[in-house]
Parts: sequence; structure tokens; C-alpha cells
Amino acid sequence: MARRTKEEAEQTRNAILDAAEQIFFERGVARTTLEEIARAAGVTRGAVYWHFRDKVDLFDAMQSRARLPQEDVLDSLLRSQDTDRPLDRLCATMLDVCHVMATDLRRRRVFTILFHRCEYVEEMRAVVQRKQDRTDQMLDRSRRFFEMAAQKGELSPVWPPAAAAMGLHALMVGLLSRMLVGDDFQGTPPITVAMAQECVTAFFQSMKANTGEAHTGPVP
Amino acid sequence: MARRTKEEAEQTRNAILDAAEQIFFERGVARTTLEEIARAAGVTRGAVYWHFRDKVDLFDAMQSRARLPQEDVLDSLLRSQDTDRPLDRLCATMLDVCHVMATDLRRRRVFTILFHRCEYVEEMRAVVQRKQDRTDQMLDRSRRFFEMAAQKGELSPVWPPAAAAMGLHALMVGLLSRMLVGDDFQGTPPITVAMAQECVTAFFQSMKANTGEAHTGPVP
DNA sequence: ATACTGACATACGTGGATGTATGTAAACCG
DNA sequence: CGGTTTACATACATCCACGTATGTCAGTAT
Repeated sequence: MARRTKEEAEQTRNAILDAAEQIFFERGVARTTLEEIARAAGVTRGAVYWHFRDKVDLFDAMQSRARLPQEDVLDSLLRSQDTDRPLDRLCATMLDVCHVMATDLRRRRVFTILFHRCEYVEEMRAVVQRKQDRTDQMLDRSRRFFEMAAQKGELSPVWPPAAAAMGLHALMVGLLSRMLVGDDFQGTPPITVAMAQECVTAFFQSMKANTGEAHTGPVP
Repeated sequence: MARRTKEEAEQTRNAILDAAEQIFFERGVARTTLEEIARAAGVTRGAVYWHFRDKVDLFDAMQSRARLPQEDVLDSLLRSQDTDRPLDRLCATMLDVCHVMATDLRRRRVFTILFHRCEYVEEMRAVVQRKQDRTDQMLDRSRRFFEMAAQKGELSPVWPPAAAAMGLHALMVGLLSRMLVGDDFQGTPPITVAMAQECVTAFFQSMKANTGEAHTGPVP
């Protein structure tokens, strides 16, 4: 076909990314060929090679599109000086993550790919690094929440803020990983959103400092 | 070469499995060829195809060899009627898992493969099912521990035993996953064993029922 | 001792995926 | 309104991995 306008080019680029997302999800990254992706996007391999250097480059671009809006939520919460009930805020955000992962098809697919449908080997080093960086950012953010909670005495002393952040992240990874395993070809999902959320709630509940029986409002 | 005795055949079979483990770990499952594995094992592809139907079959066999001894530990603890301090027992076992994952090269490699170096797609359905089954068994075992703890009033009421088991498993998956990411080609491991163990300890600590200050002996 | 089978090695055919090179027509730009 | 570049499609060469077929020789049963 003939040359397209810039807008149209951007459209096909996105179509390729969408197709990649779909096919990667269905068949795993390694087994999908660029030909398949091209067909699903309604173009030829020529278009794919025009927009992306190779499969890794395409994969990286696809993965970059998937941002959890919760990251921004945490950021804005941190920027606003509203330091009220940090644990509850953080907990609510995490519950939201569970919910999003169950309803938003797009993110569900991408995270399924990232968790269970690709191999993190040498040639993916750059991808791994990006993922790592974002994880570190996330850890940093939640750590600050836990530090705020600790300063107000709302965090149980058995949890140093850094450990709390790491534990929370590990818990979320484990839950999401299990929510998404066998997605699309396994019969029954091993755990449901509700169960994951129950875990998250209990986790935060047990992280609270045990100030006797009643605990409402911040301690002076 | 000529025909080998049964013992020798078993040796080459193991050599192939060892080689598969090594190469899968280094290059990921999808990118490793049976030729590579054969070379690393000191045989040809003929031997590989004699012992295994194809790559999936080989992978399945390799993965089946990796059993965590902790599973048996939990089992024997459950069979013995010694119901003393179940939470501490469980915690100690999990700390041991962290330790093993850091020191035992073999298991470290296999779990790295299972976590980050293979794609769980349709053709791996059988493998996924096995993994799932073992996870379910593990969940069942730890749930019984939590039930014992709950009966003795040692478990915080915010944690229903089933949720506690799921949360613990998720936490462990998350921690191990992070311990093993980028293993072998990433520069610095993101978290150390000590940090993982700190998390596990805090997790169990905060799961304990808060019976005021002192807590020794069961409640009547 | 001989036949048979187990445990491989070797050789072959085949397809499929990759990367690149080339073609092309329309859009963009001065 | 020409030249240039963009956004692809098409065609080509290469290679590699797989599965299978076939060869081979030594254990093993009888």
C-alpha cells in the first residue's frame, strides 16, 4: 500500500502493539512470530520491522504502555500533605490494584504476560532493568507511607518500614501471580479477587499497632 | 557408541536432566535447543529423544526432580501429634526455605527457571497443573498449622486460617521471586536472604494474637 | 550361540522464522 | 510542483531446530 499520514502511522503502530499484546498473551512471547502479530494487526512484517527493531524492542514498547494508575495515586497522595491514616490509604490503593487486575482486560493481559508468559534472560536485560526500576520506585513510595504510619505510632513495631514495604510488595506479587496463573487456558482460577482482597485487608489489619482494643483516630 | 547397561542408561538420563537444568537456567527454556542440552550432557540428540518424547517432556521431568524438603518436614510435623507452637514451627520452616533457596544451587536454579525462565502456555498445561497441585498441597498443610494455632488462640482473629495460608504462600512466592530475579546476569540481587527472612519473621510476628504483653502457654 | 532388543549415534528432510534488501506510492516540504 | 522522505509491502537468502528414519553394536534372554 501507499504511504500513510503520521496519524495513520501512529494508528498502525498502536495496532501492532495491541496485536502483540493479544498474541503474546495467547501463545507466550517466545512462540509468537512477528508474522502472526503482523497478520493480527492487519499489516505485514514490513510494518512491524519499520516501527520496531525486533521482537524484544516490540515487547519492551508493549510493556511500557502498561502503567498502573495506582502509582500516580500514591504519588499525588504523597505530594499532598494530607498525612491522615496512611495505612488505610495504602490498603485502599492495594485493594484497588486487585480490583483493576480483575476487571481491566488490558492490564490483566499485560501482567499475565509479564508474570507467566515471557522468559527473563540475557537479551531481556533491559526489560528486566526497567521492571526493576519501577518496582524500586513503588517500594520507595510505600515505604514512605509506612514511615509516616510509624511516626504516628500506627505501625506495629515488629515491622520496620522498609521491611513492611518489601513484605507488602511480595504479598501483592504473590497474590497477583496466583490470580493470573493459567489465565485463558486453565479451568478454574485458583484464587478470586475477593480472596486476594481479604488477604490484603488482613495483612494491613495485622500491621497496625495494637493499641489495646479501640483504635480510632491518630494517637497524639 | 554401543549399548549401555541399565545403570549407565540411568546415568545418561540424569546427565541429560542436569544439562537441561543448567542450560534452561542460562538461556531460558524456549531458546535452548535439544542439541545444546545433548552437547552439554556429552551425548547426541538421539539420546535425548530416546529418553524423552520432546522438550516439554524433558522439562516436566526436570521440574519433577525439584522437591522442597520442607514439604516433608511439614508433613512429619503434622503426623506427629506434637502440636506445640505451630506458628513458630511454620515460621522456622519458611525461614529454612529462604536459606535453602540461597545456598542450594540446584534448587535455586530450578526455581529460577520456574519463576522467570519459562512460559506457561497451553502446551505446558500439564506442567502448570502439577505445579498447581503441589501448591494446593502446600496451602493445605500450612492451613492446618494455622488452624491449630487458631484453636489455641495464638492466631490473630483478623487472619482466618485459609486466608493466612494464602497470604503466607503469596508472601513466599513474592520474596523468592524477587530473590531469584536476574539471577546469573543481573548485577546486584535486589533483595538478600536476610531481608527476606526479616520479612517472614515480621509477618509471623504480626500474625500472633495480641494477648496483651506476656503470652506463654495456651489459653484454656 | 543366536536372536532379539535396548541405547544410543548419524543422516535426512522439512518448514518456518528471521533479517535484509528492494520496490513503491503517497505525503510532506520548500 | 519536483524532490525527498516516510510508511509500508514484497521478495529473497539464510539458517536453524525439529522430528524421524535408519544404522549400529553390545547386552540379554533362551
